Amino acid sequence: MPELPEVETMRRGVAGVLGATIASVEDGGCPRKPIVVKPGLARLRARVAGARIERTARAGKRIVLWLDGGEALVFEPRMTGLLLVADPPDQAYTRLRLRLRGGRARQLLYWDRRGLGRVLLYTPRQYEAALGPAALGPDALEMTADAYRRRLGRSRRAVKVALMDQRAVAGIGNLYASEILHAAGIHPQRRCSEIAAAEWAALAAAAGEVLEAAIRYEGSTLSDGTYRNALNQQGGYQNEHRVYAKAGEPCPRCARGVIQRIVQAQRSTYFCSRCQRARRS
DNA sequence: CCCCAGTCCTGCGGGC
DNA sequence: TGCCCGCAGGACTGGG
Repeated sequence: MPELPEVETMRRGVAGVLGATIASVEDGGCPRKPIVVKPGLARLRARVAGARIERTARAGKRIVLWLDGGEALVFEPRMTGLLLVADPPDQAYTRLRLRLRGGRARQLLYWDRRGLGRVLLYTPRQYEAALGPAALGPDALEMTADAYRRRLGRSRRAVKVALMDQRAVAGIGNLYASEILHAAGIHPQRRCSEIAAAEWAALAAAAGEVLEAAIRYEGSTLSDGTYRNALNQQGGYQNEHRVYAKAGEPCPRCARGVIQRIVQAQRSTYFCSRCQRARRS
């Protein structure tokens, strides 16, 4: 669920860690099965204790803390992970706690209810292999119409599935893929190779508008209430969704279509069959 | 190259 | 009321 807007909101929300020194790394106390921590909690602790956080970044759906030793501490929230500087929604799922000194923030928590997320410490070389340009496409906020056409235009895959391919473009997940295609007026099952240049332009514009609006609203907190910003506050973009999880409702774009739900690559896709046509007319 | 099913995990809501 | 089952979907893997 955390996609580009939610992860970017988390990154901005933890700006108080900048310049801080990591005083300690502790297990969060979650009694469940431990999350994946590489290269293991003990080694990670030994390598980051005393390091200074010089820069925060976002790599697609991951948050990166660049340390003064050149290493990258990467948080990968996957489905239910959160990065918090405030107290968590439920203390029971705090997986990792960093105590900080010398910055504005005094702690940084990694919280994860389902525990599918991971925390990784990379050397620059490891970072390049895992999150460099060969592994991760350009950020969705940087993509132009030409970039979409060049990177996706020869593929025969369905455009919605291709949009979620992080090697093609980084940051778009299931929820925003449906919202972007609806805003662009493109049917999710269209093959990339059959999409015209003007439609790639519409897609690029729609992606920028949807993702930037979602960032302004600080992301989408769905009905399960899991997603929170770094201060444990809900996002607001769920109230702006046009199609996601709205099967059977009238289309807010054309007012006459009805939102459909289909499954693509084992994930729910929502679209309006009237204003997102299966073939260009 | 692409597709599909399965895996990791927990909580929730629908159906009976 | 309570139980079971399916669903949620990010990243990855193995088989075709």
